[in-house]
Amino acid sequence: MTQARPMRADARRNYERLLRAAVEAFAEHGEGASLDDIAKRAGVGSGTLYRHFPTRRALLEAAYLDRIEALAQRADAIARELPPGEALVEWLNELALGLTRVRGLKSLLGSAVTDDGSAVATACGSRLTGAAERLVRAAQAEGSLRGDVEPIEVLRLTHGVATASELASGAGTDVRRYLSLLTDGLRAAP
Amino acid sequence: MTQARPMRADARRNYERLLRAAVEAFAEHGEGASLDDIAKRAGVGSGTLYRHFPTRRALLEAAYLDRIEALAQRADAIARELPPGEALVEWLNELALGLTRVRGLKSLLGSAVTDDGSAVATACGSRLTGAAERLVRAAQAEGSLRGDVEPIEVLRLTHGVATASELASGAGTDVRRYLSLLTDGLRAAP
DNA sequence: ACCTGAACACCGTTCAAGT
DNA sequence: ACCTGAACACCGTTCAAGT
Repeated sequence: MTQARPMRADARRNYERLLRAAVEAFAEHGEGASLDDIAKRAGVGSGTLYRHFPTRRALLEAAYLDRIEALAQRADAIARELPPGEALVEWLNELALGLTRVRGLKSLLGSAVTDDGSAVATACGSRLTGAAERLVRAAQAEGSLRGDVEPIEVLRLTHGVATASELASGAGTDVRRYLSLLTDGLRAAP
Repeated sequence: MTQARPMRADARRNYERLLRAAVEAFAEHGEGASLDDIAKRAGVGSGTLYRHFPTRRALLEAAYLDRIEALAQRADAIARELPPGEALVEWLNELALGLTRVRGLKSLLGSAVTDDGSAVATACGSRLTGAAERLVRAAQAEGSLRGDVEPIEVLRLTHGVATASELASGAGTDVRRYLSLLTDGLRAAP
């Protein structure tokens, strides 16, 4: 997965500058931030950006890798602290909050749980679906979650809940409330 | 609300040409369709498009007005046929299906139920919120819907459900299923 | 091997000139 | 009063030239 040969020193430096600039720009302007502006912030030519990150999504994914990783690890931590049903709900809450707070993160999850033709199994996508898989299966085994929902569906619905609460002004307060409606529905028998 | 003086004949003709071209273009390319292309299709200068529709949203709204109207009327028709709780669920199903099938319609509803600073009460927005208002209140009076949800919240959540099911390949089949999870949650006591 | 930045194509928006 | 289309600003993407 990692490149065979290490990067040349200047390439590595540009790569990291681009990543830092991207994190800043995405935070300021959302996932639509100007790529040209990101290259300028990083002090590199626009061609260099394309060399390292051939698509916007590749850059977005690289910029948010650590956040995704942290969310996945939270799943495991929570699973050790709470019984399965509560663990799932708690993790979904943290996930949904993250999706509304960190601009661009929601669209990243979106493309990770899409199954259109492309269906590029992104690194961050498989990390999150893996985490969801464990929590969902455990809750189903315990009987606190209906058995006919797939982990990826739970992620899609959480994405939807985050979208819905973004439409309200105080997105932070509504997300818990909207998510509880979803989890109430998920608990019910099919 | 309607203009004081009637439009000049050529203006009226251009207006309608633009509208037809917009319906076509939005259907083909989604809400992001090129405005310049729409003007070209209609055979008018780009400035004329801006004269009639100062923003993309204005054009989008005008293009979908009849669809919105039809959805609102369906709400009343269903309300006469079914008991309140079932009527709400049935209408939300038709709404969600419309949101996934008609490209651009979802974003239109989205801006109608957003309460950010702008909060322009669009014509189509108030039409849909009015319809939702009646169905929601009736279901709550009957006791088949929890009393602490607002009509606009139900619309936001339906928007979210449509978003979630768009992430699945066969959006049409998933939307009923995802919506039923939501309505299960909405039935539960608070 | 990698970087730079000019060049190209495309889009939204404005506005002077025309009828 | 309304229309046209050139002009401008901006953005993504490619690629020849440079180190």
